[in-house]
Amino acid sequence: MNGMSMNIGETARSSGVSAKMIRHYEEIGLIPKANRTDSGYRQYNGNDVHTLRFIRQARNLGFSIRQIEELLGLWRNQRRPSRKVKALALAHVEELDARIRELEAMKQTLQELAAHCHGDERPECPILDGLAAPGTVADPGAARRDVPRRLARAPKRASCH
Amino acid sequence: MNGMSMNIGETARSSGVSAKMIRHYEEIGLIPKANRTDSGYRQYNGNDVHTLRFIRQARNLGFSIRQIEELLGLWRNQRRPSRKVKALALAHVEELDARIRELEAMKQTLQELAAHCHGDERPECPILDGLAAPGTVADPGAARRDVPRRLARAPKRASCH
DNA sequence: ATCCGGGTTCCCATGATGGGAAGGTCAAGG
DNA sequence: CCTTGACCTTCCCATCATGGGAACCCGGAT
Repeated sequence: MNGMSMNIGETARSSGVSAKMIRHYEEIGLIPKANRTDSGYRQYNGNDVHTLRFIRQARNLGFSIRQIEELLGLWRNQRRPSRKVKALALAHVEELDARIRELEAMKQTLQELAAHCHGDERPECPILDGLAAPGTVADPGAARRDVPRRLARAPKRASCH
Repeated sequence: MNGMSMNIGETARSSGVSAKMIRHYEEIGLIPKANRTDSGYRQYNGNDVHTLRFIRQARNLGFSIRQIEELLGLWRNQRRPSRKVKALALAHVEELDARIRELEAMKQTLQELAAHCHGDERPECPILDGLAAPGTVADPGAARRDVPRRLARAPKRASCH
């Protein structure tokens, strides 16, 4: 079953990428259009599974589809300078770091507010007061944008074969 | 201009919430439907601005709209137990923490891969190798979901008056 | 021939947000 | 009085990666 040609379902199972996403990746041009059987079924081989695993791992590291396009290009190019790959990776580390800092700031503020709240049956609450007061919460302002979202829903593991 | 009744533009400016989002919040029922002038213009007062500031600050702390609905309910209820507010806040801290841990894990993995990459003109690259190898990247798996996304685009500061 | 587990396409939803078009309103100035 | 420009209105579309589901077609085993 793994030797040569398989349908999208098995490909999904052995790559860990859902069939839905495989079709999607094809549609947006991240992977080339699959060959079809006479009846229109997409056919894949071990090579395709390899590529899809690469994509999945990159997604798990938080790379966006755009970034993965670049990574795939470098991966396939035997003459790439590893410099470029490293630059891409470190740039992404920066993005992750920016997001982490932002979340840390939120957590920090929220914990400070919560620390002053009795948390009992009385209605007085510094947390609500803080939210209502202007200027309590720092404005995440700039220095953000561009970090790929993801991580919203679990990829719903395809139980990787 | 601030004394009584203002249009959506000024309300946006003084609350820091864009006119677009004010309409959106009304549509999804987060805030009540605004009164209209004869010609259909929405009218707001200082109270509404206060509420919108509350919402904006909660968003800046990463609360989702759903969570803000609850916070608003507690804020308006003079007989709330502060216990409930604190519980909400601490639950959100948990979510933030889960996200932070996830991002830290990605960063960690990526840094390890990058540390072994020469980053020169040669094509050998442990980063690409790691992405291609099965099982290099931990699967964020479960323990995620539900944390509100946001932070993707900067709220495009309404230069808060 | 029938059935079931595939496959296919197509449309819709998520969450919070912005962009932009087409058209109505209002106040100030000629 | 009419124009101008800033403002308002609604409506539709896009983002990003992903899943859900309908309606329909295929292929192999009974």
